[in-house]
Amino acid sequence: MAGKHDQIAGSLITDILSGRYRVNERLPSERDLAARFDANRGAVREAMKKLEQLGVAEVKPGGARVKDRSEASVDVIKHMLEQGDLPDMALVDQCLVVVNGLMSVAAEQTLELASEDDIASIRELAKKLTADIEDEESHALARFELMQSIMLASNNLPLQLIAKSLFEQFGPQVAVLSQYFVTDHEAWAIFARQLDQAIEKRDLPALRASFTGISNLNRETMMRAFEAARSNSGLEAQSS
Amino acid sequence: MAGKHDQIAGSLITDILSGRYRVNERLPSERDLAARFDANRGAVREAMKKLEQLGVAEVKPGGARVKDRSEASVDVIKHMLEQGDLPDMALVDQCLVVVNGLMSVAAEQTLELASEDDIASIRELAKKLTADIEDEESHALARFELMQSIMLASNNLPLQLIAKSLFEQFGPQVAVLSQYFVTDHEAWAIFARQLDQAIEKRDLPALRASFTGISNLNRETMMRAFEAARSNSGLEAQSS
DNA sequence: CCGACCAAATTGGTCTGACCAAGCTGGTGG
DNA sequence: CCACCAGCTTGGTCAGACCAATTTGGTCGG
Repeated sequence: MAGKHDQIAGSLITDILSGRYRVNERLPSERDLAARFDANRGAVREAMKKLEQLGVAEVKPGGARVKDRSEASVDVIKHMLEQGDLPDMALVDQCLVVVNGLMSVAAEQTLELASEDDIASIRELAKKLTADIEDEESHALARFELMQSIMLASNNLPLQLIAKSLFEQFGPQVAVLSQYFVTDHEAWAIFARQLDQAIEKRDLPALRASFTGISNLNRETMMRAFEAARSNSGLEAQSS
Repeated sequence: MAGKHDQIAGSLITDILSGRYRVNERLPSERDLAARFDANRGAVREAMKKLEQLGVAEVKPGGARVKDRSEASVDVIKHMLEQGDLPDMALVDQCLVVVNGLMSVAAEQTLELASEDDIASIRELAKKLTADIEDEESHALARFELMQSIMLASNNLPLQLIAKSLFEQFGPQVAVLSQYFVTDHEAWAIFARQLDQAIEKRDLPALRASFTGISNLNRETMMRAFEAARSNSGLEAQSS
């Protein structure tokens, strides 16, 4: 199904990320890899192009060499999370910290220079979360819409691209835990109200405080979901 | 010098970013492009691979189509800034807002879970900036080292990768303005002291306040450099 | 014994030309 | 006017070849 070059790239990325190649080590020649994967050199070449774009390897005449993690592109995170059956909890938590931080920055920007209409629409969405929502799915949707509208209103393209990119990287990986999520709607209602009032009064510290609260809420929810998933998979392992 | 596929990719990216192709428009076939650029189809293919990774085009059987800006990867920003002789000031400002926000998040994380040694070393670097530094270059280096050490101490890989990536994208573009930078050392000293004290007292609001100040300082410095560069290039244009 | 130096093997970069299967196009028949 | 099918276009892959730059290994001189 997936293109052959994608298979090759995926395999190489897995090998590199799992440390099968040391940093600065030369990885096999294109001809060699072509033989191993029973593919044409062109396909291998495209795979190498992807590794290069990902920033995990540097390919130049004489040979391709593995680069350090710190030199990689943001997109490696997706591949890092794909290692193992359960995503790395610490890494997911770090992603959460970043997106929540970006969200806060977006809100500050919005407060600073967004139109009254945008702000009114955001407050509308925030107010929705102050009400009691029984349906879990509706609540999730309301949260998403609120965050989405704040992002859009920020009018900051780099911010939007980064947040979207990061979200799309750990989002799918975290989706497998969706059954274990238990959201504290009451706590959300408190912070949503705080957020609404902070926007109304143009109160920057209060705005930040509300996002700090939301961030911790998200992180705790994620943490609990992880523990639930882990104990569950542990049970399954025992019963098998 | 640059590989042929890079030339092709660069040309296509410029065309797409400048709007010569509408969103969702099919761009020329690989064979067509190969003929236009007097290159082999393999080279064109690698260029398309780059466009795909950049998120500016989606290539699939039947033809490659232009994607919307909002679908792009973070790395497009570099190419956006490369359009025109002077970088887009608004975009650079947005980048500054984001990196400063990320820096603040990093500092919060550092405060939360970094070792005493790391924190002591950061405070050391902050104290350097409270002293009077005449040499402009030394001051810039001190600022860089402070930011760098905060980033490292945050122990947050996604955060580090994003900040590094973003910095490397707009950094080179603003480097051409370096001659126009005038840094307010005294203002920096104030915020550096505030930062140091905030770290000492583990005072989160004060920490954020100091970064807000630093952020505004950076933005204003950049703004002034832009205006200086613009008026200067305007004079040159007149005299030519 | 060691370092400088040179030639051969290796490697990435590019090219030509070809085949296949999945989309796209246009014409045809209902 | 619409549904449908054939033919054409397009991306995906493959094979084999040449060039230039790098790497490598051996040789020679100190």
